Amino acid sequence: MLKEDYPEGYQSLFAVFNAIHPLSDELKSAIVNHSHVVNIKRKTTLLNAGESSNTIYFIVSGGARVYYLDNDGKQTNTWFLFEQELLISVYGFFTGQPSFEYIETLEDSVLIAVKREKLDEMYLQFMEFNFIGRKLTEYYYIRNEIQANELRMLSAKERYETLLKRSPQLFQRVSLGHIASYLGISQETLSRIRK
Amino acid sequence: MLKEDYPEGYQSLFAVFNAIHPLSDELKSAIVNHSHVVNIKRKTTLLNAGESSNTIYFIVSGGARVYYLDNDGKQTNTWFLFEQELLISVYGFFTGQPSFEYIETLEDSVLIAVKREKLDEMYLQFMEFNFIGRKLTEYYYIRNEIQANELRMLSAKERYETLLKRSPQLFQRVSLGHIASYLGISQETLSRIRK
DNA sequence: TTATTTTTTTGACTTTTATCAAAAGTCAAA
DNA sequence: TTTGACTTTTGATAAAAGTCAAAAAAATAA
Repeated sequence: MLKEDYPEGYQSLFAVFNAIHPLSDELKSAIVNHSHVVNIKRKTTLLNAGESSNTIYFIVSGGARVYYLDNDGKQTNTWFLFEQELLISVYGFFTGQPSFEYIETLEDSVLIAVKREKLDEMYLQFMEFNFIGRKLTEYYYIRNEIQANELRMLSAKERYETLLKRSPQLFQRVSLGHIASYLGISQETLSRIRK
Repeated sequence: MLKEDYPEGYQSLFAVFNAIHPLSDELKSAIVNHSHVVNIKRKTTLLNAGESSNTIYFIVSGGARVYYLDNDGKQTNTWFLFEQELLISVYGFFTGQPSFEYIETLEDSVLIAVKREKLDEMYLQFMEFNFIGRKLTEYYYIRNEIQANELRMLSAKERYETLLKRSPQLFQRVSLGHIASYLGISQETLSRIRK
């Protein structure tokens, strides 16, 4: 199969995976055969709380947020994810338990979707795929850990400044209300901090 | 090699790994040859902030805590780990960056220590070892995620009640001061909550 | 046992951030 | 260019949890 023959979007996914561990042609084919490309409008819910989270998405273009509802029914964002990133509700996908999180697109998006059972098949058939899976899990784990530590260690103002410095583009793509909830502060407090 | 011939402590480690994916004798031997057993007194520092975190420990017996110092020099515990659990500073070990965390034993402990380069060798030599590594990374990731979400979603009192219900034994082995910092509340507030 | 260190509790006060209510600004479409 | 739906800002007040200082209790060592 020629490079150009893989369906649109897969080059981006293969590039990410290949940078971690070389992908054999067999594995590439298996990935194509065990997944499908989907086009999703913005503000579409991909996962509801209570549902089983059995799909992992690779974002070819666009972006999404992961959030949960707190006791008072208020949304709290835990992740914003964009091109070349993986999109799941970690807890639901890894444990198989019903999700407490929601996933919603922030923009019109092109995603590559893989069902968990297909992914598990590939993990068993291609042991080297576990090398990639392990590295990616470590990568997102670290991101999660950094975020969790910042929520602990830093004041509201410091969290805002850290995020602004690290991800200035985020402020172009996501509303301040969403960012406030991601930073664990009320929208009003964020507004005051920004002055 | 007979089962009984593996050095003391490894049966416990093999049992944990084997429950995830069958371990070949070759892999078992490699693990024994690439690690060593260490006896550590309580309150011993295994890792200091600023150092490179290049060792992963399996706890055969005993326990340890992972903590960092905040701006004011106050210790904040992020993990308590005991028998049959893995002990690392996640950020430092996975990124290779200098650690911002400290690791200290809570009790006299027996640990199996593996250097990162030895671990990486085994990951390359035994691709099925990545299956185990991936699953373990997922498992600790989920624990981290649950903890981070509880810090976000729950009030100080709710966090205390959740921990007390889930890990009552923890309160037998760890001081309230340590637990308060783990829960992200001051010792005084924890004391008031407990009344 | 007694002394010493460490841990836990209590009281008074402060700080940070949330909440509620309302005004102002922005954007897109009719 | 006006309507309507969000989004962001502002002001006043409240709640949650922190800080500081000191006492009390418990654990450990001499």
